[in-house]
Amino acid sequence: MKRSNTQKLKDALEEDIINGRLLPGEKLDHDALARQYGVSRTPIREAVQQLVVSGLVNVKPKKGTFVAKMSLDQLIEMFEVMAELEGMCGRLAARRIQTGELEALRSALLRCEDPEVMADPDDYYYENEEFHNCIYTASHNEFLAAEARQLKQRLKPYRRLQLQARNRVANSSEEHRKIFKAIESGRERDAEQYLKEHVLIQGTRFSDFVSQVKKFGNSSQATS
Amino acid sequence: MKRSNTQKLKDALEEDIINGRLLPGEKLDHDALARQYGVSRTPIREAVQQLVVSGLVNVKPKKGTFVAKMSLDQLIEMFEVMAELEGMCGRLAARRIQTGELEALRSALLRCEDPEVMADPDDYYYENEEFHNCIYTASHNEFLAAEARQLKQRLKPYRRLQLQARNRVANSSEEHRKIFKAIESGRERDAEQYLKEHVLIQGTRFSDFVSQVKKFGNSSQATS
DNA sequence: GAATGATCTGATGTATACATCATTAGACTT
DNA sequence: AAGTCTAATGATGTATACATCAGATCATTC
Repeated sequence: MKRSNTQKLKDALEEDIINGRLLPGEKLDHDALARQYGVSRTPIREAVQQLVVSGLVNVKPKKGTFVAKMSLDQLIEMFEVMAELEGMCGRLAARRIQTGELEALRSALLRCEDPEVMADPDDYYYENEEFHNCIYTASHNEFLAAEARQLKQRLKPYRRLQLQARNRVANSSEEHRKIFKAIESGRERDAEQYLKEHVLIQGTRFSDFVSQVKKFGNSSQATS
Repeated sequence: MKRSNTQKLKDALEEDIINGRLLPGEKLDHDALARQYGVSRTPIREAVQQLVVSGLVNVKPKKGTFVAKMSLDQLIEMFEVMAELEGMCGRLAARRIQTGELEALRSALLRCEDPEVMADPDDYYYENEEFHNCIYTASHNEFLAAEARQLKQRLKPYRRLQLQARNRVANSSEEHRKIFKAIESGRERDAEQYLKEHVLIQGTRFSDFVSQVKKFGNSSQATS
């Protein structure tokens, strides 16, 4: 598949935002980017506009375009929705999961529980994603899975901030086991509930973290 | 607020798609549109690309861009998610609604129950939207409300097809009353459940309708 | 008559020049 | 010195010309 510069730029910028190379609030200067990537303003414009639509970037008219900076309130709202979507995936998965998918999920679970994996945050992060991806697949609702993935992306720039939460890995792993058991035995409500809590705990820890940070004078404002 | 041609075009095309002036599967010819609106290809391109991102339009490389045509399966998936989001709004509204908001909701309910309104599908359609908008507001989660509205938009081109369902208005109105009572008395679970069902009934009727239509040889295919 | 390949066409992508608008900086007036 | 008008700047939006690429068409060859 041949991809245009516009698409490559969009992906590159998205990557940069998600992985924190571009921080929330940072300015995206069209001319500078054009020079940097050796293209004209046109593809830059188009890439940026697409990011605006998907919510990673926003525009202050006549001021410039900036990496979206969410207020704490907005983040909490987003986590609330994320929890619902994940819960829904779990509920559907508990109802619809097929044998092969269940085995894939079990295997992902075991990898999350591997002491070596748990010791390395990056590894755990990756395997954790795998576990959740298995659930998305097992929900047999591609649209839902896509929405969940997209929202997760939008939250990623902020989740980086709280990776180091104390005991989080061990707790998370326990939660995974409960979720797995619920799905395995087809308990839809439990699967939904455990997954919701799993996400909300992250959200809560996260907002604790942010509000702590805020006290230390980072007067970051929302950009609506 | 001064809006660019690109934005106006985006809105115009969106409108045309949502209101059925452009039908799913129809081609969007850049040059033709440029001539039609008396602008160059640039703003057309940008508007169309934004619609692609938001899912109303999709591109077949080197074939052209077309109004998104969803398969029945995709539509069912989307209704499933819509139901969940609406249910969530209801649950949160039952928990968080404030006095003024409750009165607004009551008033919207009464307008939906007005025989004159119920007699006219367009009026009912409008008041129905108002009722649901009140619930969105009362959920006090702007992000959720925005997602719900956006998904509703994406489904609109297809919902037009089933406006005429028998007794739908009367049933819908009854459902509204149940939903209202649940929210009024703070029964979160009931509000959620009733709203989910309210949406799913539409989805079900809708897919009944579509599968009927399909039998008559409209071999419309999904465009992934 | 089928396969191969050259050309044509339509769709797309990109660069660049120019137009517009708002904010800012500065000069001029009072 | 304050206020106001104006020119400069920077960000953005638009038109247009050109470049590219894939698929369709057509012709040539075997």
